[in-house]
Amino acid sequence: MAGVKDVAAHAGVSLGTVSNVLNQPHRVSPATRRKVEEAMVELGFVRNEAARHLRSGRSRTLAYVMLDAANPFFTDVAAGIEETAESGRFSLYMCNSDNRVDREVAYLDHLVEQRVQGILVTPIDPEAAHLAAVAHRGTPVVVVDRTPREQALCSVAVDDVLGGRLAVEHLLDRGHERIAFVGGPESIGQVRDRLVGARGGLDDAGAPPVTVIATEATTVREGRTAGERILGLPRAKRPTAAFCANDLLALGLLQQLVGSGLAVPDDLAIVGYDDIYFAGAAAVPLTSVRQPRHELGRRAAQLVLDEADNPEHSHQQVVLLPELVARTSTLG
Amino acid sequence: MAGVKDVAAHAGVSLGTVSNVLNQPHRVSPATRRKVEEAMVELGFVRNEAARHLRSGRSRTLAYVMLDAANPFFTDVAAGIEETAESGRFSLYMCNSDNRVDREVAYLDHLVEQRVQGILVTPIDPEAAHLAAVAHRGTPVVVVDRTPREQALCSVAVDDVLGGRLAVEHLLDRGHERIAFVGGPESIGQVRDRLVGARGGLDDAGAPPVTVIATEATTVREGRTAGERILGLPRAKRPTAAFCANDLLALGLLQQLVGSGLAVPDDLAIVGYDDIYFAGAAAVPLTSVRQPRHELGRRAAQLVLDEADNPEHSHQQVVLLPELVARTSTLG
DNA sequence: TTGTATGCGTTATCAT
DNA sequence: ATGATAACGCATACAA
Repeated sequence: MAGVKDVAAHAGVSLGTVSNVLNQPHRVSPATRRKVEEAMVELGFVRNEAARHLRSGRSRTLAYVMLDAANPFFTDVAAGIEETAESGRFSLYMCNSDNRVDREVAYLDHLVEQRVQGILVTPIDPEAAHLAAVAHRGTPVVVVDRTPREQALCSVAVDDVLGGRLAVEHLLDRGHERIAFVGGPESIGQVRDRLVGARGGLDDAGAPPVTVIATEATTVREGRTAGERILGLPRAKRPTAAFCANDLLALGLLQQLVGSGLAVPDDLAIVGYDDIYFAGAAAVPLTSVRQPRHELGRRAAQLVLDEADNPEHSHQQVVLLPELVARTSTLG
Repeated sequence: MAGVKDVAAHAGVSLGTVSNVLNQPHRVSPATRRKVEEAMVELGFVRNEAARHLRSGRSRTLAYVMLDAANPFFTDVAAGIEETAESGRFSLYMCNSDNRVDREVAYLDHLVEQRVQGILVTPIDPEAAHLAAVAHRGTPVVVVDRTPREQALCSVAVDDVLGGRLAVEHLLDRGHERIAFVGGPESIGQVRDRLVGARGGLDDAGAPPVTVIATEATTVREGRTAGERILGLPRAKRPTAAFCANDLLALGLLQQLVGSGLAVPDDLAIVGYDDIYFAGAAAVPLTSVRQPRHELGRRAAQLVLDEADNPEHSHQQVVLLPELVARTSTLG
């Protein structure tokens, strides 16, 4: 494969001139420039990024290691990252850890060795030592959609406690009193926080506590199962509204109810969480708590870039606010 | 940032020994090895991939440039690619062109310069000259989910004509006669092919031709609009079934119908295309034509790897077969 | 088993 | 305006 040397030979100039055509075009006479450019085309010359990178130290690449590429939430966050990246003339590589620690570690290692300019990551465990290790090995990292407790890392997340509160307050406003919380396991910080917020909201309003319908994961399938369990409750004890820990659960629940002939929201109102695209596209459009996904991505990218080239950079934990989007599933 | 040289100095050995610890550990005495390894940890040494790559010519990275990261179809294809990549100890970078030609070109350039081992791409236009240019500049490319007409490129796609035929044959089996096709614009090859297949199926069965409800894009929103238009038709002319060019359209159509109080499939049966996850998760689970998404990704990755290290490699256009998944939206 | 020297392709500095 | 040369960090062949 042709390099600058070959191009130089082919064009009958020196290696340095070819380099100048590439990097300082104005310092080369139009005539020789043309000669060189022709030679490049003829030989199919391609700059070797590895070599130029070797000289200049850093690349113009950011990477986002995401938890689950199939979850639209994360692809939306990625779109936000890309907005910022693109305006700074950076490329973004997305890597999918798919909820597997070994892959998360493998990707982080690979990226650190590749000397990308910065890494954004939604980790499986925000406390994991290997996250801090990345920063320690010299690559800026920002944790996205999670808040590490004690680590000296930048992070951007959304206030899940507030989100839970918004959900139940909306349901209380609509006149509901018997409210279920569908979600689990509580080992997931976000599920826990949303439940805490929900309880707080009910508490403050002097309303009865939530019925927790515990799930084993936050998936559509588990949402269906939760629906079966709700349908199995005696009518008098059955909740009139359900707040689901995310939209996948809510969609599963909705499917189960509609399939059983119940009406949403008349028989059961539903609030989801995340406001993924398919929440608004559901047969009964879902009310949902929206996280500012693009903003999440944009802020995270800004932080990682700042960390990369601002010597004054100090780590910060940004917390953004969610908002409730009311749709048919609670409004009728 | 520490390099092999620093590690060598710190450990009191030579540079070559450090390199051996990294690449030929067995050729180093356990004692010195330990010393060196300790030094590496102390200094936070990280291999410089750019430098080692510069020597060895190629990297262990594949990349997938996808049309739309927010469409679950493509993330599923990516998962298939990753399966193959992982078993070959490759990393996969995903890039999102987001339907923009400038970004597609920018990413391809970046990847070629980076000398990735191979590029998979679902292009905006499979005939675009810049695709062939990538191959010409020395990086193996495989086109995914599209079939370039005349280009000497590998590709893996699914038979869309057959898919269209399967859809209408299923509807005919269920006793439908007045069938609508929802989709557009026909400038999209896949939309065209699916319509061709549908027409062929009806023709062969001697059934009346499809009513085409043309859309401006294959989105949920356009699906809703199509629903309005179907509802606007006089009852007698209204189709009893609709075949949608993809699931997003189908979901939009379903939403519009349910919102208007019509029953699916009793008032209108629906068949979608792609069988994305949310098709099965819809309130009325959607019948859909499934493309072997993982297989699509796996085969494409195999082809690109073959092209990369098999000198005997010859380009091939693989065509996989779709299958119909029947669910409630046509079965009641 | 360990150390030394050379080159990978590029860019930047200097001299011409 | 152009050409020569050193250096980036590492891996390898070879010498010790």
